[in-house]
Amino acid sequence: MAHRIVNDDELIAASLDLFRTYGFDGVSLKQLSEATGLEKASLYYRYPGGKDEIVMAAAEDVANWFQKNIFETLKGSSSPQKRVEAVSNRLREFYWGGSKSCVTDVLSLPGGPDKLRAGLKSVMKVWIDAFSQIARESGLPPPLARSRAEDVIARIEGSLIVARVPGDTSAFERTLKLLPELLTKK
Amino acid sequence: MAHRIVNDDELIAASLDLFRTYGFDGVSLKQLSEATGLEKASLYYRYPGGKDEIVMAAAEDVANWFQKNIFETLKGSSSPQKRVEAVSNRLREFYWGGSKSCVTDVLSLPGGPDKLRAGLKSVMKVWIDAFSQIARESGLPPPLARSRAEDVIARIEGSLIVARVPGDTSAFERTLKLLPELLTKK
DNA sequence: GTCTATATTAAGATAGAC
DNA sequence: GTCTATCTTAATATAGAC
Repeated sequence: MAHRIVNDDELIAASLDLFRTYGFDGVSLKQLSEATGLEKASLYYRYPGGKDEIVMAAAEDVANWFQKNIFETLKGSSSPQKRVEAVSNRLREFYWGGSKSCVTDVLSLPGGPDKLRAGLKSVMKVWIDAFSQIARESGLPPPLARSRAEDVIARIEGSLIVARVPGDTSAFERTLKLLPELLTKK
Repeated sequence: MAHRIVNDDELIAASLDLFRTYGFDGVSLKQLSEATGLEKASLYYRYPGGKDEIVMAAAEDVANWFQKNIFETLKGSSSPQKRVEAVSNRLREFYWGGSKSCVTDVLSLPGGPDKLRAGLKSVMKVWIDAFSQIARESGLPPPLARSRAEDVIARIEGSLIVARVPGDTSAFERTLKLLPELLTKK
């Protein structure tokens, strides 16, 4: 094959797309090679740790995306309701309207380095805290704010499973539409 | 190793426990051999189709369990509320109080035979229909009953992810407690 | 019906040419 | 920095003894 030049962003984006679809154990270096256009040896040159290191880079990418698009948006200066609406739209993009599985779900299965699950756990905890915080800002008492945050995230994740298995994205769409109400109203 | 006699029920139960934890791609015949106490060749004797056939048997087991414990219970003669309470308790057992991942989630990833995903899809559709039906019985208008059924199942599945990733089963427990209300009240 | 032993294929990983 | 070629290990799958 002719030499291909692929920058890190493209490489990790293509890898993430594989991992979020097939899970860590479902992705081989051959698939990564075909998806990125780089031979296996070249992948090892860039990521000496192999599949483990590539999946960690992909997971960091997701963590950074959440930081920028979810957590920072929630700290904005507009009304809580407006901020949650913005977050809802970012989530719709991230999950391609429900047609992409949840990374936190698929990559949290055993398989791959322990650091991977530790990272996902950390992202989800921050996510719960962030939703909980905006619910408190909206006047919900702290214990209710927290359980509401957990329930909303559960519903997002679960509706993505409903989207994947029976193949119906309407539950996901309903959840996103209702997000502002669920997080800011008693 | 000395000859082991393992009946089909034990064999499939042990296999299911592996598959629901690690996913299809995460389970090897070596693991199945160790978990069941049978050598690989013996597994092939019983299930000539190998891993594909074993996972299908495990999935059928799950489908039968849902039929008996969820769908039939929902058709009982007590009040809708009582029936949903009973279902809630069966679900708590099936998921070990939230410490076991959702089979529908873990096994619906690509990997394994297409029949596997087709079967899970079918179970989930029947599940949605069954919850939808009991919501209608309780007086909810059909369109609302259906979306409520989908949302409740999404919340169950999602709360199992919250149980697995940050390791907190409280969202799952809340969902089960609330199940009768969510399915029978406007 | 289960075993040991082995064949076959694919995966992860490295060496060395360019 | 990417390639081809190869090594090593592990997975699926089968043959044949008991």
